[in-house]
Amino acid sequence: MKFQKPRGTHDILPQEAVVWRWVEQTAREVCDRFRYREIRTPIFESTGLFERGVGETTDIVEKEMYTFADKSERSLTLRPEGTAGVVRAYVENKLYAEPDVQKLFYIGPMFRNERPMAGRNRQFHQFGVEALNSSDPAIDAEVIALGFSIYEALGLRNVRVEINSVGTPECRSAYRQALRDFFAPKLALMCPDCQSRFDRNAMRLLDCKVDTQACEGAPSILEFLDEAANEHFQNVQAHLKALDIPFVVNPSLVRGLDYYTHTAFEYMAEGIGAITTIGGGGRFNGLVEAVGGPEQSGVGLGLGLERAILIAQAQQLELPKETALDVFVAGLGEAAELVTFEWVHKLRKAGIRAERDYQSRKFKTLFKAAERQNARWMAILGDDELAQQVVTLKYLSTGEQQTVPWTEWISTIQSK
RNA sequence: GCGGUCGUGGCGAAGUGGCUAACGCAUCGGUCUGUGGCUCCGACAUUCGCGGGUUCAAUUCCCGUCGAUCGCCCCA
Repeated sequence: MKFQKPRGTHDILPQEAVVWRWVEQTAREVCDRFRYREIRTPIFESTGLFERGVGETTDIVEKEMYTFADKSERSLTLRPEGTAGVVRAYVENKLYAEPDVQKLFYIGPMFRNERPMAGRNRQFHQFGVEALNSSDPAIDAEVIALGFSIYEALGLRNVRVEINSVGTPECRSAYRQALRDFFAPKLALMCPDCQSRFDRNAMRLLDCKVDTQACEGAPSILEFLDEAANEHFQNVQAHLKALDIPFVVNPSLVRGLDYYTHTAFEYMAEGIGAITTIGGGGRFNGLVEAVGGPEQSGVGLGLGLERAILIAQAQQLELPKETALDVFVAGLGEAAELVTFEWVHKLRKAGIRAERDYQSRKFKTLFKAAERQNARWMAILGDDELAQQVVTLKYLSTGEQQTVPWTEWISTIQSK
C-alpha cells in the first residue's frame, strides 16, 4: 500500500526546513525588538469560536473549515486563522486585566479546505501578531511597520503596503446601502458573480475584475467614515509617514473576515502566479467582546509563511543552507570500526560536527560522501594509524594532509 | 466549487497499439587491496499514478479516480 500526503499539504524536507527556520527566527527576532511576546494556542478550537469570531457569512466559515466531531460529539474545528484563538485565550486567561497593552505573536499551521494552487495550501503556516487593549492609531501603524520590518529583514524587495479604513459597522452599513443604490440600475448587465455579491457582500463588487468600468464613479467608503473614524485613519497615515513606510490608500481594499473595523491593510508582492497578497491585517474592535470579553479593541496581522518563502525564491535571494560537516572519519578495516565509532563520539562531544560511514562503502567513495556533506576535514584511521595511535587529517579544500597523535586530533580540527 | 494542462526509474527526460521501455544526471561496484572531484566497464523501472473498459495485444485509445499545476472565486 502506497500512501500520498493529503491534498494541499506539504512535506518540508531537511533542505527546506533550514529556510523555514530562518523565516521563523527572523520573525521572532523582530517581534522581540517590538516587544511582542509569543502565545501558543491549540490547533483546534470549538467550532463556535470561529463561527462567532470570523463571521458566519465569510467564505472561511461557510465552506472552508475542517470541522469534525470528537467522541463526545463536540464540534471542533482545525483553526483556519490565528486571531480567534488568540483572542479566546486572551479572554479566557483574563489577560484583559493586565495593565499594559498585550502584544502577542503566534506562528504555526492553519487549515482551510480550498482548492490548492501555488501559494495556497490546505495546511499552511502563518505568523501573526495581535495588539489588544489599545485604540491608539499609533499601534495600528506599529503593527503595519512590524510586518514590513519582517519582510525587510528577510530581504524581500518591492513589497507594497495598501491600506484602507472600513470604518465602524455603522459606517459600513450606510456605505453598503449607497453601493447598492449605485449598482442597482446596472446590475442586470453585470457578471453573475457580481449579481450574487450584490446581496451577500456589496463591498466586494468593487473588487470585480470583469466589470471594472461599471465601478467607475462608485462611492468610496472613505466618504462614509464618521469623524472619529476619519481622524483615526488620518492618524494612522501620519504615523506611517513618520516611519517612512511606503503605502498607498486603496479605498476598495476589503478583507475577508467580518471582524475588521477601521484600519485594513495588505502586503503585496509579485512572484506567485496570480496571488499578490502575502500578508494582511487590520483592526478588530468588536471581537474581544464578541468572544465574551470586555469591550476592548485590538489590531493585528497575519503573514503567509510559504508565500514569503515563494517570494524570496522568486527574487532569487540567497537562502540559508544546511550546516557543513567539520570532519568525516573514515575507518579502514574491521579493526578500525570501534575506534572510529568512539572518536566520532568524542569529536561530537567536543562540539565538532562529525560523521562516519555506516554502509561499508569503499574508501574512495567515502571522499564523495564527505564532499556531499561539505566536510572540511577527512580523518583517516587505518592499521598504521591504529598501531601508532595517530590519525591522518586531510584538509579537503587544499588537499593538505598531516598525521597527528590522537591527543592533538580535536585541537587540529578546531584550528581551522 | 468551475474550467484548462499534465502524471514514465532517486532526479531530468524520449517513446510506441505488439519483440529485452531510449538517453542524461545521480547512486553503487570494478578499473585503482589505504586518498576525492578524470577515464573506461558494469549494475540500477517484472514496469510507465491508481482502477476499470476497448483490443488477439495498452505505458500508448476511452472512462473514472487520485494527485500536481495554471486560471476563476477567495485568501495567507
